[in-house]
Amino acid sequence: MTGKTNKSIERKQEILRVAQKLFNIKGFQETSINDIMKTVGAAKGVFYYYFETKDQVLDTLVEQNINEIVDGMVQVVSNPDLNATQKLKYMLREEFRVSTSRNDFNNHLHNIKNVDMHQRIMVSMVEKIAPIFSQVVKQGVLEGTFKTEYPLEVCEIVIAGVHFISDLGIFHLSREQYIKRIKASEEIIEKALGVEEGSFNFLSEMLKETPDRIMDAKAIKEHYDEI
Amino acid sequence: MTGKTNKSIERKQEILRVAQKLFNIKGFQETSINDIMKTVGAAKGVFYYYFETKDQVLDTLVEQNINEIVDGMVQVVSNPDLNATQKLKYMLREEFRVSTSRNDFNNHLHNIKNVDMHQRIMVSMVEKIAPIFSQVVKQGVLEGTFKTEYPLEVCEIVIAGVHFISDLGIFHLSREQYIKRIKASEEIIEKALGVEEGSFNFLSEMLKETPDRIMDAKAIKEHYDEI
Amino acid sequence: MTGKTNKSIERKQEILRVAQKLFNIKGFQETSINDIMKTVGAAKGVFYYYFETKDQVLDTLVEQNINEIVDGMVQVVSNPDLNATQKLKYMLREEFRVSTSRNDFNNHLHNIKNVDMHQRIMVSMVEKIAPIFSQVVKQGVLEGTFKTEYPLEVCEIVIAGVHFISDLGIFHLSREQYIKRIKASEEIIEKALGVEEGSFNFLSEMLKETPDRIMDAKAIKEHYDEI
Amino acid sequence: MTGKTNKSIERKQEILRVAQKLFNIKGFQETSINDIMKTVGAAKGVFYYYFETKDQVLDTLVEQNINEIVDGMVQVVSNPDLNATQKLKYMLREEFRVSTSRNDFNNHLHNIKNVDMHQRIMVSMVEKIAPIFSQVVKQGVLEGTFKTEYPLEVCEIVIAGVHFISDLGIFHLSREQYIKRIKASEEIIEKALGVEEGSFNFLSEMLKETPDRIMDAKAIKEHYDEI
DNA sequence: CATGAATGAGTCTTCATTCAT
DNA sequence: GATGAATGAAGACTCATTCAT
Repeated sequence: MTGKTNKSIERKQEILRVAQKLFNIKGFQETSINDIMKTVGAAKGVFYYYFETKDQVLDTLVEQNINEIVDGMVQVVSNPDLNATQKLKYMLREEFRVSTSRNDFNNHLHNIKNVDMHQRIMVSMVEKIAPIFSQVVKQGVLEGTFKTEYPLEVCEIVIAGVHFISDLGIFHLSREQYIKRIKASEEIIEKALGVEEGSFNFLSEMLKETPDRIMDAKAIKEHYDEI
Repeated sequence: MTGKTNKSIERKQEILRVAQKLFNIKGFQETSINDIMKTVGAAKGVFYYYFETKDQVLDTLVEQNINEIVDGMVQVVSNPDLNATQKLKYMLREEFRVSTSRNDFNNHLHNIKNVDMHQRIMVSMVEKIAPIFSQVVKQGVLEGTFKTEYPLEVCEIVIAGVHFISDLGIFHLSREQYIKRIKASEEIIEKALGVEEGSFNFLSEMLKETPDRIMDAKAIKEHYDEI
Repeated sequence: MTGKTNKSIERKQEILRVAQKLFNIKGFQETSINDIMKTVGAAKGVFYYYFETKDQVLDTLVEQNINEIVDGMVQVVSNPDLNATQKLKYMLREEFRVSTSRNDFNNHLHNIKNVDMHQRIMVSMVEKIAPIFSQVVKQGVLEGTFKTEYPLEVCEIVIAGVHFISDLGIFHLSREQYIKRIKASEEIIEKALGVEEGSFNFLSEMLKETPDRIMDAKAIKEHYDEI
Repeated sequence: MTGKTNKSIERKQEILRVAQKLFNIKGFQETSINDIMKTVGAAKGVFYYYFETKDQVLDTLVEQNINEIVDGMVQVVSNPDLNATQKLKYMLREEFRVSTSRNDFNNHLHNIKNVDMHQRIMVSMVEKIAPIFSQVVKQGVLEGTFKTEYPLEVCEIVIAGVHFISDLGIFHLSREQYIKRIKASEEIIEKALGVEEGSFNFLSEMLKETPDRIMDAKAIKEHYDEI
């Protein structure tokens, strides 16, 4: 009775993996537990051994996704050798990386059908990620590099706005539109923090390394339509 | 003769009214057509005489809500006697008014359960309201009062961010938290447009006239729990 | 009170016309009275002024269709100047003509979805057309040109068999298959009546004048799929 | 382990049994899944555990019925020791036996209301049974006992015609009428194959052993009316 | 730990028919 | 004669969840 066997944990992860995949493809509401367990290849009852409700799967999934981001960030934030700007740049880079990778076919968390999951992630972003960012912003204010009266709330607004707007599961953007939105994001971040224009243009720089298939909503849509 | 009787139009509006109310209380998914028509006090078939699907009701509702806002704005925007700042102030004031009135009990469009409607409204906001704002912003840029390289995209981000963050159906905020978020919104708007600090503080001023029951998420929640 | 106005009869015929058209395209079950009256361009209530039930329309339609064939035949049958072979040839020719015209796009009575109507026509065929044919066959037996012990029953079987088999609404035949089935029909008719081989080959001769679009099930199917 | 439990298979068969019974009594369209499952004595959901749609039940039923006939026939057909006439006689006898047994109360597949099932069986007959018959006919042609230019098509027509005409679910025949139609069938089969008159009179011979309750439509009708 | 059969309330939707105006 | 709004029973189908084995 060590609590959970290895096999047991794997089983649970397998269910989560399959659930996430199906939620992305068909949406949460449209995915039945039957669908999940058939894909997993186990009996329906197994599901209820690992989870209590279908909703719990969604919660777990969202939490896992958020934690992945959070975990990476806290390390940076707690590093005493970095100044605010350095930390922020690292964090934004990281988030952007995760964000775009999410648009990738095999991990496309933001399908348009998937309103439920989407909203929960947005909420988690605001509630869990924004405070981390605001901590760094506060540090920057103290260091004299950033300037804002409402660090937390500004982070919340910017994070919510930027994420919603650049979600290729919601908006079917062309590459050009997408780039423009990212550049506007840079502009807003710079202005919100009161830093020099162009300081955060590394985001749009990163886009250049991003393959089309991740950034072009049409390509993504067509991919899913094929399935 | 005119195609639709007065009585008929009223009936349709009555259904819409009831539907909106129930969607707010129970959420879209959780509201059945049965629920709606029982409340209306008519046979289920009547629903399908006026609408083709449950989804159509949602669409109509969202459209009506957005149009209400749009209609008010276009008049202001097309007024040649106003400068960009004047227009923007008017529009923000108006939007804020509609927005908070929406939080009112009898017209509480943004219940947390109501993910579907919520998301559609957010999308409509970005797609329909942002372009109107950006038009005014462009005017301001020409007039030399505003400064931004991406008028449309900046409007999109700010609108999305501010709306999401200040939605009392999603976040259960205390009065203080709410005020802070509104103030941060002001800060961001000012910075995004490159205007002087404090130029748009009329928003938080308006809050002072807003009764608690609309602004305090706890009060709202308790109200619904009573039902 | 002359019973029925001219306008009234026209109205009724219009409804029947539209009903037949829609039954052919969508099938009887799938066509609602709403569909019919919307196409007619009159209020739903009008329908019930002219018919008592939806079923009555089907009955009327089948009867009209059968009567059209019957009327043409009785004239020939009662003509004392013709011998049995002459009569039969004429009748077959006529029936074949009506039959193929039915496969035509605008009068395609035998859509595959239209099981109900189809069966009723088959039954009517056996009950109303077979007796007429058998009368002629009996004449032929007396004249010594035909030979069979069960004139009525043989007519019933042949009519049922030939019609079912050559119904392009049921079977999706290629032109070749269709021709073969018609030729086999000739063979059976000749044998059943005990006449010389080739005596009734005029049926397949008639095919040569029939355009593909009527005879090729694929063309017909594609036509309907476009709608 | 084997995929399906014994009990599970039984359940499925039970549903099929009940469905067939109800379809016969009330017709396919008029039988609801509720009806079926209430009779089975299980929850509605059980139905959908075993079948995907109501239509699938019909398909399964038709297939089962046809296969029963086909299975018996292929054995005879593939027997190299029998000549065509022997095979044909055996097959006809067999089919007649199944056909009349179907008219029996407990297995009355052809109720007049049951247009859908009826048509599907007719189509299956033509598509699955006719080819088997035609194979034997071809053998007979080679052996010099039969004579026809279109073996397959002739089989199709005769099968369709004879079945339709002798279906007591469609036509309410008296015993005399029924016998006449069977005798006419014999005549047509003999003529179609070009064999000596009287060669296939064993069919009407078989009738003599058939009890009235199966052959007399009135008796059958009365039986159902009692229910 | 696993199975998979069973549950049954609940969903949206359809439509022939009626009837007051 | 005509209108078209209203009826409401009935239909097929879904699915999260339970539980005996």
